Amino acid sequence: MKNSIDHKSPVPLHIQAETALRELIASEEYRNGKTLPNEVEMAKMMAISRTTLRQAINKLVFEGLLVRKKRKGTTVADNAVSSRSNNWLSFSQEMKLRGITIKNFEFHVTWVFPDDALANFFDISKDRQVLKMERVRGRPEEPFVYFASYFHPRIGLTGDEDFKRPLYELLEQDYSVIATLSKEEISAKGADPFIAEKLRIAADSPVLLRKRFVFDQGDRPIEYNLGYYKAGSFVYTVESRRE
Amino acid sequence: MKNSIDHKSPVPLHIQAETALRELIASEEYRNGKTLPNEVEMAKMMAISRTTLRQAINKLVFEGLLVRKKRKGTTVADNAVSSRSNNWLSFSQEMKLRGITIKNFEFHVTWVFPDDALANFFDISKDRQVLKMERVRGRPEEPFVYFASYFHPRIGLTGDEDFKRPLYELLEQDYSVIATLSKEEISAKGADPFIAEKLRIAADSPVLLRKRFVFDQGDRPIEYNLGYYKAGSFVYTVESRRE
DNA sequence: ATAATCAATATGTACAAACATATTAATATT
DNA sequence: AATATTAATATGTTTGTACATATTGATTAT
Repeated sequence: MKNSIDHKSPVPLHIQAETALRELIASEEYRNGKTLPNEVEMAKMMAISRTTLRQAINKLVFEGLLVRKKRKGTTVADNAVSSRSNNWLSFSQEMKLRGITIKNFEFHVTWVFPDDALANFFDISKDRQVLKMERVRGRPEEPFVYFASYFHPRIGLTGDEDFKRPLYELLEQDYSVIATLSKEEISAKGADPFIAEKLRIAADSPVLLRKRFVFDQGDRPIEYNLGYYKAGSFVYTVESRRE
Repeated sequence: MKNSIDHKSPVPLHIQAETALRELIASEEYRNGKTLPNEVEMAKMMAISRTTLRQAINKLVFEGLLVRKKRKGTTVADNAVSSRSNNWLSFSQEMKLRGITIKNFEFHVTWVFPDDALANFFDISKDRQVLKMERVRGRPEEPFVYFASYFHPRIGLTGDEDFKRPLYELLEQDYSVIATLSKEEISAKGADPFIAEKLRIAADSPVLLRKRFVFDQGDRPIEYNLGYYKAGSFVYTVESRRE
């Protein structure tokens, strides 16, 4: 990385520093526990003040990507992929943040009739078809999550949309649907044969099941999402404070 | 709030400022959209530098509690009291709510040396002993959760306390320790032989692992809690709202 | 009256300079 | 050899200062 900072650029130095750090984080060596250069040195390398550098580091520490230790230095957090409850990062963003490149394969879109639970959640009759989207993500030889999403017919999705775009961007820009509320249920269970096959694991292996009920501004249901994560590949983090 | 900052206190000024701001945020007027005093003024009021004040504000902005606007000023975010619905119910309360009656059996208290992770979290050296409390809950013939709790030596627990009382009540009333912040990590994994035996299930059966890091008002670590739930016996629910 | 200009005001960015503190590692002391 | 002291080194805290930038509101020119 050395001197990736451009003092003439209109983008703020601490933002540039942040970006540079994100690249470092993505790199193999630093993700394996190697402590990054100390602040004074780094600041010198980047030719910015320590205060400015610290501004960048702080942000990443807050995001949980970096960990500081008194005399030891700063290192990349070793957590697996985690999700912060409060921020609304999309899946792809979350991953990019950590420098993990993942592919979307086994992408599949169909129309299906809802079961009781889904019809109930969407508040529609069981003969109304809904769009179902299935995805397997990870590296093809080592997938780590299987998603099944169902979208409320009210939205008007046809199934021909460009699903390579971030989902919530698509909904917001093309359909004026803004996801604002999400209720999640997280539990553990054994993989049934179907899921086991999708994730390339043995049946009954432990998986984390994450159900998401997504609502728009008017608290109307818009999406029902099931995510089956291979054990160990996903840690759900929640922070709560009482007054 | 005016001058709630004590320059002689050992607690850092920006932390004190943060606390003061949290109080402001909690107050009725500011939650109704009133913009708080501008930075220069506030800094003067608190008798700290603007930089230090900004450190505090930044944290709260990161947390999504405050919103800054260029010429307008800083205001409390609409969703401010957001993470409230997050359960600060104690375990027993939670269960009573669900109409489940459970027993506490295999209750066990010991002193142990912390491993790296624990020593690190508690910020103590590895030769400091900590109090460990183990519990199995459920019906004896069908347990559904195994807990292991570790308490920070700073609290002063002796191990002879009446642990039949609700834990947080005991800490609050007898030790003036008030749990305010909790960070949880939820993941799925296969039960190792020890856990499998405790829960009366086969090894490698799926369990939900819930790690809780509990902090007091000053963000000091007070408890580390591991809960292994038999698959299907526990569903973790989270609600989050944006904007 | 409307549009363009300018000033005021808030946050945003950036630096340099100290001193504090915790922890490890080296050294000296018992 | 075990313990206490000290030094080195990293992050942590805090201030003072300066200029940049975006936006609102008032002023001025069309």
